[in-house]
Amino acid sequence: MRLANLATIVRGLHLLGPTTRSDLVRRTGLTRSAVGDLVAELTDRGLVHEVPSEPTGAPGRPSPVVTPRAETNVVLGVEIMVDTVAVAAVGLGGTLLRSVRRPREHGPADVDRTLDDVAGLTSDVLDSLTTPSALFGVGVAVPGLIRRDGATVATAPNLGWADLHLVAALRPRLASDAPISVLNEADAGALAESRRGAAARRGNVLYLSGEVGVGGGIITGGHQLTGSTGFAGEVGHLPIRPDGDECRCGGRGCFETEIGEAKLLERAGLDPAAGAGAITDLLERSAAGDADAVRALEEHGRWLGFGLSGLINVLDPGVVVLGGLLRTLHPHLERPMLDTLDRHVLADIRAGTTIAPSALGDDAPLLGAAELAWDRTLADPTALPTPLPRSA
Amino acid sequence: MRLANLATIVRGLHLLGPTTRSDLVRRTGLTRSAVGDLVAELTDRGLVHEVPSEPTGAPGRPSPVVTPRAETNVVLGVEIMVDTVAVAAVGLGGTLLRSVRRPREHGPADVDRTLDDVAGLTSDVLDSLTTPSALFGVGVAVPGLIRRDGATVATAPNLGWADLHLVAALRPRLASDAPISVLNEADAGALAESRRGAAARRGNVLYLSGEVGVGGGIITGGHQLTGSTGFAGEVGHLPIRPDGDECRCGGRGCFETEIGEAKLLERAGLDPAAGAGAITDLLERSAAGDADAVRALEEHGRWLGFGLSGLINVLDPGVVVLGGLLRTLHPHLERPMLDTLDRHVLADIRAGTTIAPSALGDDAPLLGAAELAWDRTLADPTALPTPLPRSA
DNA sequence: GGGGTTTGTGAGATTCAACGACAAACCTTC
DNA sequence: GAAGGTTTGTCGTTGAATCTCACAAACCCC
Repeated sequence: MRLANLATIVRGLHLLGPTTRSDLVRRTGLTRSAVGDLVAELTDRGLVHEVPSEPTGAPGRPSPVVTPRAETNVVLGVEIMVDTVAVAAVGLGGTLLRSVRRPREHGPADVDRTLDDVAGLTSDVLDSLTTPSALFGVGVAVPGLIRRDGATVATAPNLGWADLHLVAALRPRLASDAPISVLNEADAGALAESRRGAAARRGNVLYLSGEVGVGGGIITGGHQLTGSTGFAGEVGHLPIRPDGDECRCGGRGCFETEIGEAKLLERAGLDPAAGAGAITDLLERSAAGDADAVRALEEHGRWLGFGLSGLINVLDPGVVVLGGLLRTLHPHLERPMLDTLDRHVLADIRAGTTIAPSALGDDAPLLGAAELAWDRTLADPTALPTPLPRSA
Repeated sequence: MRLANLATIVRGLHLLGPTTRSDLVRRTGLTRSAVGDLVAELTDRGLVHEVPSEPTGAPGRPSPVVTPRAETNVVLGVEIMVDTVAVAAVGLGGTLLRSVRRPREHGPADVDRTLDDVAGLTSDVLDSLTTPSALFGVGVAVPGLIRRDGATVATAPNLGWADLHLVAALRPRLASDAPISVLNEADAGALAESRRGAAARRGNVLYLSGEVGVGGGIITGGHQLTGSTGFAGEVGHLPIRPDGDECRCGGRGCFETEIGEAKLLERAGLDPAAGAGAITDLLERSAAGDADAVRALEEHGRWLGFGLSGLINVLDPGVVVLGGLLRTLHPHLERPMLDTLDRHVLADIRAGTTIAPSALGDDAPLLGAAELAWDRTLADPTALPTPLPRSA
């Protein structure tokens, strides 16, 4: 009971920012005494502090603003991508304190080498924190299928990983007992965007991440949709074209084969394996009026709309956030995409749906990993943090 | 606090059946004293009674079996379909006490006439109950889009209804203050199957209802997926064939146009509008070895698998329950459907997914409506029932 | 019939939030 | 500038609800 009340207060502060004590009373429905008591405990624990409120002009005794202590209470977000590895320290309340991203070599990745890199980055990030802090958890976003345990990577095709207990592999390198949890990269993106990004405060969100493959993160009713085995959200393998290209999943005409980077390049008559640079080039040519480029983007947008239509009819997400490559492409795909949506999405559902590019950009999955790391504390603020590991 | 504990006990009894008091202690984590107190309150309220346990052969004092009182605590489930109207009385614990189904005329339905029929059936059902009972709620399943309020029908194309406040329209005819809630017919099917049918005790379920259209009910993480406006689950309008037939939704190549009743008849070279009788005929011909019939069912099964593949990759439902017409067709479609799933569903997800025909049959939506009606009491067992309305 | 085991019961302890009265801190007004 | 009004924090008390612990009850087996 007390625990639940502590949790709602901390959760509210983390998600909605500093709040006056009297607002907390209104928001929680508790009495002033109860809130006072709970805030006192949180202050003792060092999670929050109270600062005098700005003069507001309203009558009555001013209420102090309960503020999360971001600098001394941190989690780590880790993002392991095909091209880069990134680590961020995020304070309570969602403040990004520090973040580092480092490119790495392509192709099937050596697990040990990658995790050593991660460990190096975490030390860098933690060492650069000026205030002595407590570490509440670590979240790791990986482009692959993560089991429900939040610890094991079932498969990560783009990394060449399979059946890897990532938590067990990472723990010894972090020199910390902080809880580590793993999630899918698109799920992380969805989480971040739904808390602080383009879908802030929305309980139903579909996040589409167009990187090498196409991943999806789904939030319904305020909760991440994990599915029975933890693999839900594989929108990249929604079949939408019976006579389409073969997909690496073994199927044919998957969403991913139609709206992936390679297909866009192919549509423009370019080398499908040319990579991100060629995309930039393509966009410039389109802006310059190149007919092939314009037509390729037009067609790409229609296919994006076609696949999205089904997802929207099934999930009724309210907000669709386009991340990764799709965020870059968004302005160029928007018109044909929306036209197709108007045709295929049921009118009643279409009316309640907006499509927005990611607001957090390339850092969305990284910040989402950090948000996941916060979740344990938000559910139980009495869970103790671990002391900050310091190298040497 | 006490309320929450009462609720978990009642919910457990409703979903899992009669339970000994000592099992309740284990399940809830409360102490024997607390459980004793709570059970006493439920007994006072007439919701449960304790019966001596059967001699079990185990040592120790026998624990009485806490049993929900089905006969004296009831809800009504109502199902409004295109061809029929049905009403059922369901007791606490899920016991079906009485049910009536009555055919009605096809086509755009007169709202008043239909609701008068419903009222007539409810009186019949209630009057036939032998024990004086208390009514805890009414649930109504409708084939259409129901708003989040659980009261308004946004559109029900097959009934010709739009923007109808069904609760307001129904209340005066029921002569009762019992809370009325409305839900989509496929959502009702999913609810029923996930509680007592082919997906019992599963938290992730996709229910597919193939009637005139194709509807979907989705349960994820133990909760019904409603979506931001309440319209989620419209799997019938998942586009899967860019060059497919036009759909009445305005799109093209929707799941529904490929696996609906009409398309199956068309595939067999029959009149698409011939109706259910023609389907029976088709199945007989297929059993007799008619090549056209066999091929039509084969193709139909592949399309069912194609569309399902996407839904499974996105939702990872664990169990897919086929209801309505698809339940009848299931044995004939199974092989081509599964073959297609094996090709298009990611192996890791495929391994955790089973496809089953509805266990509750045509009554699934009806029983699901009753389950929805129970939900309020399961969440708050202190909510008072209304006296049973008796005609004359 | 006695010992062992499991369960229900009842009295006191404990934990927290609700309540009510009062003091503190701000505003407005005369 | 002092008085009155308003809102808020604090403190002691009350009350609800569960937990603890000891004991009695009801079964088994030997």
